Amino acid sequence: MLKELTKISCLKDNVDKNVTIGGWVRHLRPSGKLIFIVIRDGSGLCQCVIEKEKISDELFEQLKRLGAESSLTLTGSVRKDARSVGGYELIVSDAKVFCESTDYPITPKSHGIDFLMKNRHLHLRSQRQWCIGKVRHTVVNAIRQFLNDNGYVLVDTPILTGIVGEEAGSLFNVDYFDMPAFMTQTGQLHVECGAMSYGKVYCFGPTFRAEKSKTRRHLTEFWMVEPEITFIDLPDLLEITENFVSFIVKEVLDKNETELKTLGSDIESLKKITPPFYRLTYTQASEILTSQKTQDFLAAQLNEFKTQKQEIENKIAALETEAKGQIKQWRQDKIASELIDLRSDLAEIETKIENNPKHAKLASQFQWGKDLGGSDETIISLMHDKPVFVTHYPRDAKAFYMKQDPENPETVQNFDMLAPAGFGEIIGGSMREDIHDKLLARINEQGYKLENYQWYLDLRKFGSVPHGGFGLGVERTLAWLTGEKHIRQCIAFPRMMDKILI
RNA sequence: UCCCCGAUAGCUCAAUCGGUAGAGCGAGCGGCUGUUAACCGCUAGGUCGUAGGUUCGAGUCCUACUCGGGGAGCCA
Repeated sequence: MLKELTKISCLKDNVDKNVTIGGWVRHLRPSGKLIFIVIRDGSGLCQCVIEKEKISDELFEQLKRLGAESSLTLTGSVRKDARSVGGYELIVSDAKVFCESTDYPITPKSHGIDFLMKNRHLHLRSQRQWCIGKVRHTVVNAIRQFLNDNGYVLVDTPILTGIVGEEAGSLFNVDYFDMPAFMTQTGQLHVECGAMSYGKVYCFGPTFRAEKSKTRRHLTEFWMVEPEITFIDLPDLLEITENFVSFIVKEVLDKNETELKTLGSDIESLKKITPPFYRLTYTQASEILTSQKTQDFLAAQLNEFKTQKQEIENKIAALETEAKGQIKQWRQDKIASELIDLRSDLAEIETKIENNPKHAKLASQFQWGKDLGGSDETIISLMHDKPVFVTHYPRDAKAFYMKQDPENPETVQNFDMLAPAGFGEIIGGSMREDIHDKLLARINEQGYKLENYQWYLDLRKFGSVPHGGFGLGVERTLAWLTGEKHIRQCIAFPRMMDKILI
C-alpha cells in the first residue's frame, strides 16, 4: 500500500498525473455539491476537492460527514492552484476511509495551555507542534553532524549515577537495589574519561534536574549535548562554541525556512548569527548591570511597555463602544474574539510592566560575587544582537570542577552563552581544573565524599592535560530559534515540576 | 519555599451596583459549486473548582483548601 501512495510534499512533481495520497483530515468544508478537505500526511498539507458528480452518492455523503482527524486515502489528479494551501490540490475521483473520527477535542479555535497539555498526545499533530518538531530534528542532526565531521567521538554516559556533578538536592533519587543513586544531571564527569581516551568526545542524551522551577525556561527532563576537548584553552573553547552554534543556526535556516516562517521566528536576526560572538567578563557584565545605561535602557523599555498598554486599552475601548451600537451579528462575533486576544495581550504587558522595576532593582543592586540571575541575563542579552559569552565568574558561585583562573584566583575559566532577544542562557561551559591537588582541595572544601571522586581525580594523576567543554540545552536552543515562548512546546512529552502527562 | 493572577457549557470567554446563566466555536439537523478558523437557519448542551460564611437574595463579597498560569531563587 505504502508504495502506491504519493507524499504531499511530492505533489509538485506530479502535476496533471493521477495519484493517491493517504493522511488525516485537518479541516473539512462541505458546500452543497462540493467538499473541500484539507489533508495532512506528515509531509505537508493538501486541499482535496470533491465534486458530487465525480463520485458515488454514497461516498459523497460519507466524506461530507467526516470529522477532524479521520484517516483516509484519496485518489485523483493533481492540479496547481495558488488559492490552495501548499499551492497544489487534488481533484478527487475515489477515496477510501479507514477511520471516521468524531468529536476530535482540538478544534480550529484557540485553546488554553492546560487543555493542550492534557491532550498532548493529539496536540503533536497540530501545525505549530509539527513545525517545532521538524526544526528539532534539524537541530539534533546538526549537532551530531558538526561533532562527527570535526573528529569528535560519541561516548554514551550513564543515566543512572552514584555521583553528583554540582549541587545535590536538585537531583532525582532512585532506589537502586536498596542503594542510593540519582538520575544524571550531567554526563560531563564521565565524558571527561572519554576525552582522555579519544581527545575530542561528546555525550548527547536526556538529563534530569529536580529543581522546583516553574518558569518558561525549565523542564525536569531535557536533552543536552556535552562536547569535551583536550589540549585547549578558554579562547579556543569559545571559538569552538561559536562555530558550533553558528553551524546549527545555518542548518536550520537552510532546511526549515518554511517552518520558521510559519512559527513567526525572526529569520533576519538569525541570519546575523555568525562568528565572532560578543565576549564579556563577568566583571564587565556586572558593571553593565549597575550602570546608568542599564537603568536608562530599562526605563525606555518601561515607557515602551506603557505605550503599548495604552494602545491596547484604546483598541479595547473602541471595540467595546462599537459593540454597544447597532451592528451586524457577524461583526459582534468578530469584536468578541478580538477582545479576547486584546485582553490576553493586555495581561501580558501588565506583567511586564510589573516586573520591569523589580528587574531594574535587581540589576542595580547586583553585587560582585553573586551568580547572574535570569532577569540579569535577559537584560544583557536584550542589549546585544548576537549571542554573548559571559566569562570568568566568581569561583564561589560555580561548580567545583571549573578551572581556577591563574591571573585572577577569585574567578574560574568558565562561560555562559546568552542567546539574543532576551531568551537567556542556552549554554554553560568551562575549562576543567586539571591540577590534581587543587581539585582535591576543592572537593574537600565542598564536603563531597572523596571516595566517590577518586576515579575523577585519577584523570588528573595519569596524564592530565588542559581540557574543557560545555553543555548545550536542546529545548532552550529550539525556543530561541523558533521564537516559542515556553520550552515545554519544544519537546514532544515535557516533564515539568509536579506534572508527568502520559 | 515565596510573590502575583486565575478557575462559569466539550473548548475560548462574557455576565455592569449582589437581583431570572450568555455568546462564538465544537457537536447534531437543514441549505449553499471555490471555500481558506467559510457562510446562513434551527436543535441539544450548566451542581458557576471544593467546603464553609455574610445576605431576603451570591457566578459576583469574605475565609480556607485544591488545581492551573506567570515570576523569584536555581539552572541548560
